[in-house]
Amino acid sequence: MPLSFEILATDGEARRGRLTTPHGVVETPAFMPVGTLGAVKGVSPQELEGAGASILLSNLYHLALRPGIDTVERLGGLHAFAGWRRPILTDSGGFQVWSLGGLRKVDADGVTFRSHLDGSPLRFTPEGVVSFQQRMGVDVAMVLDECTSWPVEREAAAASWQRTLEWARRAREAWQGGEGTGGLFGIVQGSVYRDLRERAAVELAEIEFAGYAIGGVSVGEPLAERRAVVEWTAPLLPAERPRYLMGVGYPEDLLHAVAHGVDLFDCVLPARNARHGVLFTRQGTLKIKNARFQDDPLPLDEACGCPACTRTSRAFLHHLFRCGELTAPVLATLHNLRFYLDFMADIRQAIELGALTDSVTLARRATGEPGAAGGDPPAGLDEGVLPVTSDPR
RNA sequence: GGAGGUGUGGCCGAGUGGACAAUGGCAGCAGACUGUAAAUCUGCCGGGCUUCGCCCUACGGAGGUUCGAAUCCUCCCGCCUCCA
Repeated sequence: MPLSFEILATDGEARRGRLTTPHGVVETPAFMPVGTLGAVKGVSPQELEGAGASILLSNLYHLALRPGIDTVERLGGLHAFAGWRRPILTDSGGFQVWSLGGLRKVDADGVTFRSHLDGSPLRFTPEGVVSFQQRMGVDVAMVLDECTSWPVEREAAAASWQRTLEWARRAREAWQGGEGTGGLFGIVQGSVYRDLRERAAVELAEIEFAGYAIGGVSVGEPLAERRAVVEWTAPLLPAERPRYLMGVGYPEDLLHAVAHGVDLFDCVLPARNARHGVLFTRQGTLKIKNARFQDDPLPLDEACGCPACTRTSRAFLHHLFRCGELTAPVLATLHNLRFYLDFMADIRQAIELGALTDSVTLARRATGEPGAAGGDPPAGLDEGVLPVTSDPR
């Protein structure tokens, strides 16, 4: 398969890898910013590169509705269309099976969506989804899966997995290999049931994919369940292929998953939270719209090199948000993505040094615990910060 | 000078006898967000308390009618429009 993955170093279960794709190299563990419609909301491709993104995630369902696969293909593929020169991974629409739960019908052969835009029908089959993604010329395509909701009865989860597995076989069958074609990833489901997850991982591993993803998490399950799913599943996926934890998550989640052998991540959180005024820093999250930042002269994060941090203050970001300026979510998004991407770079370095598992600094930084950056925390920071430490149950 | 209209909580603006501490929106104060139907959504938003309830103060001001008034009457004040 013209997608190669090599492991450069390990540290416990953690892997420092390199994924080579038709559009370039992705150093792993890596975080993929989410650009559902071809762009991260509010950010230009150049800016995204500047923040350090090496691979962009986009979404087949959304692009198929607008502008349509034909259009993307006619305009030279997704890279040319979107002006993004580095690798692209597209999600298959499997997540929309869950997130648009009221607008689709799943049958043995595929999924029929009713467009969330105008109600028109859109039919996805395992083969069709592979074809759509190949026509757009993406580097990594995802198989069509059924992202199970949570909670779900064990029987339903098992039946759903049977279907997703069958779809995976069909998708693999439909995949057209060759030069410059990128690769196809399979997706494990099985909800929060250990034996289902383990069986699913083993069954999926029997099919040769360019990479293997853990799906079906971040759908409302408690933190402990999500962690457990990663711990059960990741070790059973082929060690020589990249492992991708879909839709996760908070920095703490990423660190945990890397420590259990996961290589790739994507999540809307840094971008969405940025638009909503919640900023990640080495000292915890800042709800920059809160009144207490109106006179705060410090940068968002003194150790950050993003456009906002290098030139402006918390007070300025607060002001921009308060005034509804477009620049506010733009700068905030660049900052949060930079934070995530820097965090991943530090994780990679820690693995190379064999220092991941006992890196107190990284752990603190993941949770936003004061002291992570080595200095005294600036005034006016959240104390508890990341909600991941408390089980929402 | 004459005629008509209007004055409501920080702002705009509903309400025209009881279900009104008073619809909405904005502003303000917080919270949520995990393979993006999200520049979204939720809560609070006169004061106090023993806060699934009670008390106080409030719909320009003063007085009155009424069991009961933001709502009706009288006078006063401010603003708007038209006619002189």
